[in-house]
Amino acid sequence: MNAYPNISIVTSLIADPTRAVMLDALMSGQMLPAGELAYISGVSPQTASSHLSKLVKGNVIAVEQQGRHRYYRLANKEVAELMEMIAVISPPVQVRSLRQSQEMKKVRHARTCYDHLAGKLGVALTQALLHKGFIAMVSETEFDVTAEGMEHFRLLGIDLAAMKSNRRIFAKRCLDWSERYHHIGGFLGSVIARHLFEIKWIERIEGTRAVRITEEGRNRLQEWYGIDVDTQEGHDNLYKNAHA
Amino acid sequence: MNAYPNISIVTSLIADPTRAVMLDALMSGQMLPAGELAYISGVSPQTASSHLSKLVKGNVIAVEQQGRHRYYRLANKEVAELMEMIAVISPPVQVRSLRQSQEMKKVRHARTCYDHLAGKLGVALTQALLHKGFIAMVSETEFDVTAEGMEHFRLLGIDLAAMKSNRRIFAKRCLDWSERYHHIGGFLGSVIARHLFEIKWIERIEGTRAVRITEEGRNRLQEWYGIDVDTQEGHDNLYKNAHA
DNA sequence: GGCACATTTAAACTATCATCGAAATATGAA
DNA sequence: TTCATATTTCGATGATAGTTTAAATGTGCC
Repeated sequence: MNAYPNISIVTSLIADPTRAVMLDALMSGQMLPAGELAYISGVSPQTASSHLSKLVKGNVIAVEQQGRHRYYRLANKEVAELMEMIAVISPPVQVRSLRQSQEMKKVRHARTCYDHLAGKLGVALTQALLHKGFIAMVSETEFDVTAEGMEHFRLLGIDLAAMKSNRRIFAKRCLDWSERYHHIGGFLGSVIARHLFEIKWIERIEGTRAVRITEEGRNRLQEWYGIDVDTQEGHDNLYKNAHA
Repeated sequence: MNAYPNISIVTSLIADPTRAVMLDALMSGQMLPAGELAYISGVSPQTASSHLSKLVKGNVIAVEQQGRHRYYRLANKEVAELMEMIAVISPPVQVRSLRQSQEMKKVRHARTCYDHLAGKLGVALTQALLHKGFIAMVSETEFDVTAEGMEHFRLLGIDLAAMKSNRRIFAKRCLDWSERYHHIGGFLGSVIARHLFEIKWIERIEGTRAVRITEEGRNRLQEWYGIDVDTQEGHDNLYKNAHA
């Protein structure tokens, strides 16, 4: 009857709430051991193991063994893109506890989206780069780095010219599910995020996709981009200038 | 624990095999009544009704009542894009019957993907347009219509200049799950598909996403693009020139 | 080797959900 | 109004799949 690929296999794997939490955690781009994934998703190690083996068999995640630990990660970039896409058309979670509400705020504030930045920070940074003319909207799906932008990123410590000598810099416009604006994805997004971790403007918050903006990062974001960051992650009204 | 949107709601809706078949049928872009969707998915009207109400509540599909019929369609373009994306990373269905195998071949041969063409036909047409220089690959995610292309489409009866007087023609590169090549999506893809139905080069096969290439279409595709189509839908080795 | 830790496998329990029969509602036709 | 068709609602059934307890495997450390 059905000539379509086995959609049900992949979707039913993602559909389970416990597995969704696990995949969410892996969306940070990190590799996590089975035990930690069990803790994060709030199930026993046995249950987690059962879920993980199903996800591996379904090619949604991949394993790498290191000693007695088994580290899990998303199988490929397509899975991450799929997760983000689903998030865009999904209803928000209903908040049940204060703890959860704070968790939520942190994630909406700043997070990684597989290998690039998202949340208020990701969007604000994108808006600032656009406003200052360092990147430009070239189409419905892409940004482009301008000549000034190339110079700007060089000053920041990212030598794009050296990285992709001939090929064009690829900067995808990635729709942000929490902000409903676009942020920078693709190659450029990945490079920026990695660099900001390196120069310690941001750092990971353990066990989630949320990232914390350091004191250094807060000062530099104000200085370079005029972005007002309240370092308290739970705060709502950030980036007053950025959206102007 | 989880600050992510309710991914599980939408995915579990798509995950059910029966609902997946229904959504697949709606991917043709047509509106279908509940009874027909029940027939296509091979369940009783009661069961179908139950599924459809869930899909509506979950904002995956929408209803429009006309007399005693209730016509269902996909809720929006995002859902169609999501379905295609899932198809790309999903394993192919295992063929159980000759009937299913033929169905499969038809769909792989030529089908609509929400509002544009896909399958061997969609890919071959795209390749031909590229080869003749009517469209160009401008980035990892987009095609662009060349000056010659504008003239070509005008001759074919599609006056792109009149449609989008100032704005750029948007042609997304859409990855084809059956061919593993890109075909033309976005605005251009939609316009082309609609026009080919209008001038009767192609016509719908009832109850599926598959489309049939008419005798007229076969001749014209050969004449305009050098595409060799065997009108027998089940045939495998088509488009000898197109992939050259 | 012996012990601790990380993870998986097996078996039993339980709950959710798709499915169908029966009956109800609603629309159109005669 | 009466009948036929299209669809939905209700109630009962049955299968699938997540969960847990218990036991097994595998890896590092002393």
